[in-house]
Amino acid sequence: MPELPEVETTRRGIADIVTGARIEDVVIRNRSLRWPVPEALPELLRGQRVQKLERRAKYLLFTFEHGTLIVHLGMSGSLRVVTAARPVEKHDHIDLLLEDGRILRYKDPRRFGCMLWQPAAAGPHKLLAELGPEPLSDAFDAGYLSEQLSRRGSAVKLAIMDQHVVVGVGNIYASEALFRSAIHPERAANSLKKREIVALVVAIKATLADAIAAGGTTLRDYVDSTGNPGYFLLQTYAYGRTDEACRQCGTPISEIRQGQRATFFCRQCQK
DNA sequence: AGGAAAACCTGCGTGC
DNA sequence: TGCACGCAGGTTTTCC
Repeated sequence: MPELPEVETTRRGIADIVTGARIEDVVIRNRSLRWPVPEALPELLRGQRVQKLERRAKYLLFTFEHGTLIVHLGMSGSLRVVTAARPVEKHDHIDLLLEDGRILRYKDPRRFGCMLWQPAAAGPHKLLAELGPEPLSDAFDAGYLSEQLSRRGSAVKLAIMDQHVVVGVGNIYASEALFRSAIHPERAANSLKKREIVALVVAIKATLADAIAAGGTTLRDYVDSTGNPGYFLLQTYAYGRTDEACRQCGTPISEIRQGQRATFFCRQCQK
């Protein structure tokens, strides 16, 4: 389920329960995610307390005294707090058993996600080392994006989805942010005018912030189980609306393919 | 070195 | 009903 807003929604949904909690045990039913889940995870985490739960890009970082548990939800992953009575379902690959009897349960049908361990002594993980700035941080501004885009001839949609440029902009929000800033997704990144880049930065921040706010309205569901919150509540302007009327001008929304991913836009509003 | 495509998986909807 | 096909919110790896 994840783009950045979904990951942040997950983090907020479980943070209060997980932070400060002691891990009683870890149950691994299937190790084969994106990379193998460390076999030693139960021994590594048993008896240890989660000091804090943070998000970097689309990664969730569980900090322990002796290292960090790095979790990515891939395309189809979810992380929920459930009671011990809840039956294990298909694709429930990993359980973190908490001291209060509840369980932090990782489900991922497609297994594109990962759960890795990075010892504190080893420094930051390689996966996190080369990521671009957080889109909602001050570091992501027009000056920075201008510099990044100027060196790229690829389509602007591909550029803003590149995690070296800025993290957390996935396929849905890339189309949405380009719609909001009235920029055609196939424009060469280095062809954008300064005012367009300013608009794009504002649009990316607003789109993600709105999505997080929308996700927040259903956060409770994570705790009590049931349902996949947030995501589907979002009203999109472009994404998934092929041939439907543009909400601004009525022109049918176009669908094209860029880098083997679907792109949606209004050929009238976006130039 | 930059950019495009393949690769990793399962599930679901569509069309024959 | 069954089956083949294409597509899905990601990102690393491989191949020009």
